[in-house]
Amino acid sequence: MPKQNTVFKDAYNRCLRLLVVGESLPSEPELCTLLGVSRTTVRSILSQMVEAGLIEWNKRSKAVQRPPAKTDFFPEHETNPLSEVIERTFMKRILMGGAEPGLQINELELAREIGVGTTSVREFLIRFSRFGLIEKRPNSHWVLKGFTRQFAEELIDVREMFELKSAAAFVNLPTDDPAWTELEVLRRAHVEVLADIDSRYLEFSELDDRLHRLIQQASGNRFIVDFYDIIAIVFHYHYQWNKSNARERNGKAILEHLDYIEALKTRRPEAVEAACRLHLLSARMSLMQSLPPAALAAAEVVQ
Amino acid sequence: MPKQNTVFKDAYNRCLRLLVVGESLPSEPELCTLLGVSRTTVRSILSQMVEAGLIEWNKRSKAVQRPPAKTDFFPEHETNPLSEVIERTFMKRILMGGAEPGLQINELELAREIGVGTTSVREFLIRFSRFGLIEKRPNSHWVLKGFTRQFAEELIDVREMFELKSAAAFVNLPTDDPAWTELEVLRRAHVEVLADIDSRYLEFSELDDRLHRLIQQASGNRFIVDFYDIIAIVFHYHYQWNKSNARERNGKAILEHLDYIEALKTRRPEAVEAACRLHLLSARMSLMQSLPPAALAAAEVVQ
DNA sequence: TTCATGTTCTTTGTCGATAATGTGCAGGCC
DNA sequence: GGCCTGCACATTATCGACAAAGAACATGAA
Repeated sequence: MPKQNTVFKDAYNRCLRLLVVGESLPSEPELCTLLGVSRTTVRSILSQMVEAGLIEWNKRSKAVQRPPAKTDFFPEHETNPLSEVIERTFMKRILMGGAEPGLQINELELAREIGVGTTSVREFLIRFSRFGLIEKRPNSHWVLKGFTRQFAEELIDVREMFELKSAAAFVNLPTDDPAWTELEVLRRAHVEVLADIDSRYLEFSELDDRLHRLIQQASGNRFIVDFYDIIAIVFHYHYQWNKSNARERNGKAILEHLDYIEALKTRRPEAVEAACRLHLLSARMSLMQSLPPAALAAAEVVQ
Repeated sequence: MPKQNTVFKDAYNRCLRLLVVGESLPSEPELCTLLGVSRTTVRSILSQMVEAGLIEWNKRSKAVQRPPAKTDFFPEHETNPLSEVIERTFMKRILMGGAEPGLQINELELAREIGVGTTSVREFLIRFSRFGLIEKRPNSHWVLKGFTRQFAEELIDVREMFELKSAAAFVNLPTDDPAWTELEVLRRAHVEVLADIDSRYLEFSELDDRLHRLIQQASGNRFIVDFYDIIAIVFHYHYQWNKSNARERNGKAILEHLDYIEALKTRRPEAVEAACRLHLLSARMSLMQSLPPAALAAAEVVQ
């Protein structure tokens, strides 16, 4: 099978939600922007909908015949791009189960295990290698460097450098920069989640991602912005399988974020730096605490 | 053609230089370490040498029959790994000839132009994307962001952050760390090249690379060390096609390096920071001066 | 004129196949 | 016992093929 038609299936599912009986679907180009796909894909969707009896399609008219049933939707797992499937499987393996540093990773085995071709796995590994967790031995296997305390420390050290720089740049943004509006939007979102923290603490991850990305962007430096991808993916997967103390941890972090945001709004560099350092230190602590203790890490160094 | 046999050809050429008439080649495992390839490849080389009448091979004895002639060597271009060929062609195109930001890059066209399969090009682009010069539009083409002044500035900003951090870490290395020995070796190499600067100024690139890598390594941070790859590749290709003022530029830089090295040897943080800043500033200047003027860069922003 | 559709063509993402290269094991020489 | 060779096997690097997705252009309706 050459290409998965996940783009088609996902867009089809989203298009189903646009159906309103009695009305007509918008024009093809309009559907393109709405669904974020090309016209070719839109037309495939329309054809498929005709076959399913969902619409009647004649040139400009695309009259909706019946509301979509549950069975009209493609199962969700069929809509995930292959690259994401591979990423998830892989991350699960190395951040969860026994993945010790020095482990050899072989493309063929991984491919067989996930049930995809070697090319896809290979390309994933190349893309993933920029995160510093694996390394290639040319003409041979990949080596896992491991998500160790050492790794976490190196990651966080750079993060701190970059975030401090970005935060300092943030206060110098012109007053009419959209970032200020977005910052206020984010502040409110924080307040809302905080008000109902017991049931909504899991939403913190998303707020965290948005706030930090907004700040990194102020640096105007692509390397700083791109580096945040590494942090994001590591934190994302790590905490996804490591939910101990999540409620307290997130509650505390939201308060820190609010302080941080307030500090940014004062535009006083010292206040910003203080709030930033405080929050970063606490993020460092909670990541380090959730990792296996140093004794193990020491043993790893030997290999 | 599945795999190029560049590994074989390159190792064969290098092995030819080991031939001494009347003697026997060392054991297979020994040749492996000598040539840096597997035993399978070594055995292919030996077989080929037998066919060429260069040696007689019987179990442990590999008696050399005649010295290698020029015609025994594979032409050099056949020994370049495919990935390097692609890299060179690509860099030539984007750092030299009219490669404006926003340019669409398509895999198929590149592949045809270089005369390789799309997979190889694709993998190269994925690897290369970490340098921040190109960006992928999924299911569609790549976009060239361009080697602009903006790019150079972002690159150098991060470089300065990292180098200052690394240099600071360097002075704290234990006295018996091998880096100190290597630093001395490098110092002497600098002095030697300087003594004959008029004819050897081109050797500066290599010294530069070695010195800065040595320093970055002191940071003990893989992200800092890895980042140097970006700097190295950009400087490497850029100055390779931009040799104006190379003699003066390099002469000046060598003097700065020597100051920098001396400062490191004093282990005085302030001295190191001063020398480091001085050198980085001058590196920044010369890179920026060799780029097209800001007027052009401004026009690029519009697109 | 402007925008939507019909049609055709190009390019991407993924696979399987295959030579090059690497790796492991059994037996043999010192 | 320790290293070397012979041999069989596993994995990687690369290609070509092909369906999915995108892009270009001519034609036609408002």
